Amino acid sequence: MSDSYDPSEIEPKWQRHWEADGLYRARVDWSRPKHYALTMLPYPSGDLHVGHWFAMTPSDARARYMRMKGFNVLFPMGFDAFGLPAENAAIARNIHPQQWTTENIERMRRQLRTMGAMFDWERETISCDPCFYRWTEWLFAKFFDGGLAYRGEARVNWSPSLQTVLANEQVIDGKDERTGQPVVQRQMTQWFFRTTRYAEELLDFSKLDWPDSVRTMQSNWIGRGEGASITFTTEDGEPIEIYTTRPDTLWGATFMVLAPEHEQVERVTHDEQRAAVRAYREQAARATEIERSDEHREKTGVFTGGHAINPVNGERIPIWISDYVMLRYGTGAIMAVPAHDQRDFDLARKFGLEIRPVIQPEGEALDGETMESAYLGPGSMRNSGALDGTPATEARGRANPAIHRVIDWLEERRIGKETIRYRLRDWLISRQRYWGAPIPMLLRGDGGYEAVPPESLPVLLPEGVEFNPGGQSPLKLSEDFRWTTDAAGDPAERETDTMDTFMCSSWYQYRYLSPGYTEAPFDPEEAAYWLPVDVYTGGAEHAALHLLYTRFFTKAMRDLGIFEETARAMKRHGRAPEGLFDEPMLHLRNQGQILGEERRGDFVVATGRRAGNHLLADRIEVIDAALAHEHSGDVLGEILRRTENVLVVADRSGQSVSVETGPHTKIEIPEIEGENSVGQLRHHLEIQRMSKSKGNVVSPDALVTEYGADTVRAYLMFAFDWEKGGPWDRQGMMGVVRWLNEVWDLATGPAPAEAGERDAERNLARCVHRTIARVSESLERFHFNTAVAALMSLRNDLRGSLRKATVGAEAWNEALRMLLLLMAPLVPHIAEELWSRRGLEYSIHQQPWPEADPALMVGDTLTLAVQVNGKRRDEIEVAVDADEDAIRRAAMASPKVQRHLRGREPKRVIVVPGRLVNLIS
RNA sequence: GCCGGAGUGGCGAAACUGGUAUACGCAGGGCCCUCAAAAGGCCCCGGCCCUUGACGGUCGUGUGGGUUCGAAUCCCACCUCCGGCACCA
Repeated sequence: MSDSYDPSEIEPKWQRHWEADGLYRARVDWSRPKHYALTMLPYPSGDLHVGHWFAMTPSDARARYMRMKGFNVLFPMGFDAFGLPAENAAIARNIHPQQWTTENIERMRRQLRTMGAMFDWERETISCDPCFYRWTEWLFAKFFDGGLAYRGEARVNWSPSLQTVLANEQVIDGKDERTGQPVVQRQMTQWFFRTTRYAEELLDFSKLDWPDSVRTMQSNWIGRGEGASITFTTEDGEPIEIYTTRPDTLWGATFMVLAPEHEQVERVTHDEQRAAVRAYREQAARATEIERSDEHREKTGVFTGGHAINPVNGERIPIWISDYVMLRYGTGAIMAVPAHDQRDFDLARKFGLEIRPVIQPEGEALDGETMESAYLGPGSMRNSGALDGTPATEARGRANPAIHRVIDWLEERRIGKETIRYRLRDWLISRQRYWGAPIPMLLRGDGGYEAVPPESLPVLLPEGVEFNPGGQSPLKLSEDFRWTTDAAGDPAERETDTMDTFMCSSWYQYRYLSPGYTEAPFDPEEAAYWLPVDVYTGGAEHAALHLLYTRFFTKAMRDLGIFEETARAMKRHGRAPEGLFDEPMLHLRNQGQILGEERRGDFVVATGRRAGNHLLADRIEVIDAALAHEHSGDVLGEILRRTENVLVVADRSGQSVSVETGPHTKIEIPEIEGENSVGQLRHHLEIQRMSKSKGNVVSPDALVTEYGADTVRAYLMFAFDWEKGGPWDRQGMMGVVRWLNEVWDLATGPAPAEAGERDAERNLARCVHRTIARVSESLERFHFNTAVAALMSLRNDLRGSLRKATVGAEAWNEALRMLLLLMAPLVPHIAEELWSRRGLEYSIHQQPWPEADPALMVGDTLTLAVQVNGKRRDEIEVAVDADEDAIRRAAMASPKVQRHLRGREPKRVIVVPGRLVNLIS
């Protein structure tokens, strides 16, 4: 019983034991409260990263805590297995994406198991599995039938060299991230989901406990704007609709601007301007989105020759086109009010257009001729006919009295109407790729689209296809796949685009409920019990896209009646379904990111031929930086970077010198025996994201081999603020190693033989119960670091009381039992092993969580700080139930207090129960 | 530029809702054990001042103000860093 702690022996043993017992199988049990804990499913990229451990093991600890608190916990795991890397790997290595993905999943599944997490593997789902994507397709078809999916035009990033569409993330500075070839914008017809239909509801977070940052990010993304749409008229009497959030400045509109792509441009343009307009439109079409949105770029634009009538005052104003007006927002046409909009101002100044102020600030006269920038502040309306004098504030929408009055005025005259616009765009879900769920749509001979009927799903990805780097999606080339028949039996063409992988992650939380279910996406009986997700954890990088899409999905599914069966099942079990399908996840917490560890580069002295900031080295030696003064050479300093055979060294002169090595350069690294090479020189690593190319990746597998899973789990929880993350630091690990070793020794060592002293035992129980309270609260709030800290403190208390030998066996055993229970969620293997060695009933993970007893948490006396005029001067010991008067007398009795009072009576005494007493003189 | 979040010892960090700032740990220093090393044990560890030492004093949570008996915490202004958005009419 006294052998030492060996995680490599106990961890696999308990993992096998738990699995064989089905300890973490989550089964519907209406007699117990449920808790659905979900952590974002990983992409099977190959190897598990410390980031996965940092995200998942604390989530696991909390799920385990909830389980011990009496909840029936579902904590599933799966793989988000469709996506581009698999297809790229297929192209690069000529293996099928399925094979690449399957191999990666197998490896990652093994690695995931070493965490010792309570994943219910029988609920595992893999999004590229036909029994999963059948339902992704089914949902698409439902959305189509429900009017939520439609065909629309969109500009996409088209790579002419690859003949394919690229995702935004693949385009850097207008070039293909991988090949460096230019990317152009191309208009294509594709499938969209009507996310905008839910814009207003998506802005409502009242049912959610989500971080503020995510809520504001989503709100900004949706970008609600209150304003008015107003119809202007061309000289030919053709209406042009504009949208503005500043209808109060309508009388200051001195020209109009249309987006270059606006469909009315052609008709508005006069012949003498036609050539200039055409040239401008072509140039705008060629420019990439990034070039167009470069803020520092000077405004450009062209006059069309046409004019429009401003409906509020009948004025005739010129119509321009400019690329700062975008087709996709509003109506793609604006009224330009240069006096009160900086962009309009810039264009007006450049081309000498009139600037007419219509909002007059108090005590200051604006002059369009001399203004240096647009005026955006408050004032009152002027030059605005009947509405002159109306006060204008800086508020947006109807909250601004000027806007409020103008909208009413416009509506009365039927010139315009109040309009709410959103920045949010509909979700483009088409991808011209192979490795995704096929879009289950057929193009009929008559040009109409119909969904593949449910009984014909899934539309399977064809197997024997060829992947060639220059080609289109292999689906387009697969004739067998492409040609089929429609519902009427006539020839039809299959859609060859596949779906965005965000589709899969928008509903996977429902598939976990019943991964093998064949009647529907999920089994209503399971869903009735488990839904909605109670706690969702994952990275903050998904704040805007994934988390918005999955909210949209749930709302759309609700409105399409997909939860109706579930609602009926709920009612049968006495659970009220109202409002339970409005949001997918009630509680969201984001963890931070683990960054690479900072490392000093080797300190070197180099000699050779120097020319300016360049040295052709004959000899490079690694030396101790502290002894640098003993060395001399042409360059002396730390290696900052190394690219192939060129080193960048921070020379003592303060300059960075590039040191080039050749085949004859002699390299000496005292720590490494034998002949040394450039590759062995270590360069400085900054704190930044881990990546293979930077050489700063920390492998969880290696850490588990060296320290054990429990130690890695506990260290990740202890060393960082979970919601913040931070740079990895290998040294800190030792604190956790010592903690677990000492707990091991305490729990396997002999219990005290002597009878205990009452006070000492009482004191130990107080420590235990305070720890229960602290750990519970910490886990409740996702503060894993303080949970570990509290348990380390309890270890210190136990050590102290063992040394003093003042505690009897019974009290000692009880304290240890509590310690193990509190440790169980964080470090499940060692807790189980010690629990078993102490002869307690299997499994520790099925024990109830201990309750802190408030009566045991306080002693007979307590220590109060004594302040004089707010400064701490002494402390006093008083009975727990001492009244204010007694506390005051005790405080006054202190000589230190007397000295600071200098004999005066305090004018006022403030007693904060249990904390301090403050004497004001 | 706009919107979020954060600045606390040498380092990671703690401090519930305004109530003893720096818990817990790392690193560092001193001592003990040991033939020695590893491991381990005990003690010290924010700055400055007074002092042989102790007792003590004083400053101190990015900066400057404010509210309060009392501020890391609340308010105002500013600085820095991180994240997001970015010509959105």
